[in-house]
Amino acid sequence: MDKLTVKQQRILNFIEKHRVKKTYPPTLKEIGDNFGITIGTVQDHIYALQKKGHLERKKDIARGFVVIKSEEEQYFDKMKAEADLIPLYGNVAAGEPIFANDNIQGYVTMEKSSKGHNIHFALRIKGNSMIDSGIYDGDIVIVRKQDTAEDGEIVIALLDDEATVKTLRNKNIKAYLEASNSKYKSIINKPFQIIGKVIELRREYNVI
Amino acid sequence: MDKLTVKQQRILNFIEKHRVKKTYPPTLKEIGDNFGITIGTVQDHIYALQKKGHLERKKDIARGFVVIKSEEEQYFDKMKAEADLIPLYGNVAAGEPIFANDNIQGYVTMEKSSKGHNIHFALRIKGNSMIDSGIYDGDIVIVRKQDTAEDGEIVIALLDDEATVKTLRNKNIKAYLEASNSKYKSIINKPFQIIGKVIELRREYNVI
DNA sequence: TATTATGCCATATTGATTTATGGATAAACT
DNA sequence: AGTTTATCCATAAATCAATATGGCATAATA
Repeated sequence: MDKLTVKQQRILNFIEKHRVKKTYPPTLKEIGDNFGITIGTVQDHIYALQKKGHLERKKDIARGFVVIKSEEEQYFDKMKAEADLIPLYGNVAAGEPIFANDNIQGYVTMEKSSKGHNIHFALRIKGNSMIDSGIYDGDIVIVRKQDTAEDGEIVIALLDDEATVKTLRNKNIKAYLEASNSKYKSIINKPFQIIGKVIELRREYNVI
Repeated sequence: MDKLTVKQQRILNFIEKHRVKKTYPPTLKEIGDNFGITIGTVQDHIYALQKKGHLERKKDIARGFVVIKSEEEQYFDKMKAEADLIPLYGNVAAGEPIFANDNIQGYVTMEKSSKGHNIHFALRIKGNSMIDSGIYDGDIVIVRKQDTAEDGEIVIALLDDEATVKTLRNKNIKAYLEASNSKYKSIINKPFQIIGKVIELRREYNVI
């Protein structure tokens, strides 16, 4: 990967930008037109870019340019491609469906969800019942959908038709939900259903 | 955007995948070869895709396909494109440079950093001095580089050549750093330098 | 000083790619 | 029953685009 001259770099940038914006790379003529030079001259530049290892070319193939990226760029591209956008749901009142489309407040980027899609979602926390576990009112939790969990894990549970965040207590004969705030009582005698398990917490500080 | 037949959808997918993987769209012949059909047949399919509004075509232009995406897809693409990867630094011992390349533990995706690049970074928290503010050992904070901050904001400060997380107290004549844990003393009489301000907190729960 | 790299032009040829036409069949729809 | 739609085929013409060649000038390099 030898260093490029200003002109060569400009031409390389043009090819890549053209590709991204128009969805296909330019022809030699289009490159020439853009820079006010002839096809022959473009050939020279393309040849230089190839020799320096910044560009690949498919022989006899129209627009057959392949811009070579550095390892770092490739790594970044890969990470971005693997990043998922998961929906952020607002906390709902009792009885309302959680996963309703009009309850989506936005989307949150999340690193590679090794497993399939539609498994994760984000939820904005309301209330202080988990404050002793460092989860505050207004925080966002990222949840992996599952209907079981281990003792001590923080789960989203459906209780009286309302979604709540609690620590699961599974040790004894009977599982129950524990609030992480001494002012709140643990819930023992109500039936509940586990919706998912909290795998990440996010808190946004108001940027002034 | 009429519904597509199975065949039409397959051809549209082929065009898009070809474009992404090879960096340029296929020709009519290449499409035909892939599906074992002739150019004439491909013309028919392309025509149908255009009529149904899923594909645009540049006249007389080799590989001039533009796959039309739904508004949702466009929104997702845009968000992904705007997402930044910022470096995650480990906490360093006194005297060592924080922003050293070999102190990068990984990268974290972050939503649109409205302002330019290189302004944000992430830092893994060590210790419990901020526990009363809900920041725990092992948490990751996302920091915006800046050398001043307001009273009450959580900052990364350089103190005795070591980076620490503290709440800035700016009210009085003299600014000082406050630990959010009653077991720790606030730091009043030492000189410090603000590196940046915490704008987001992330905590990953160990996924079993 | 000879050589190499850069940057430019012009032109002809070959090959790739699109476009245009016409025809055929089966299924779905009016 | 007639019409449209979805699939297919074959072939020729037009033109787009890549390739091949040769030549010129300047600056950097061996």
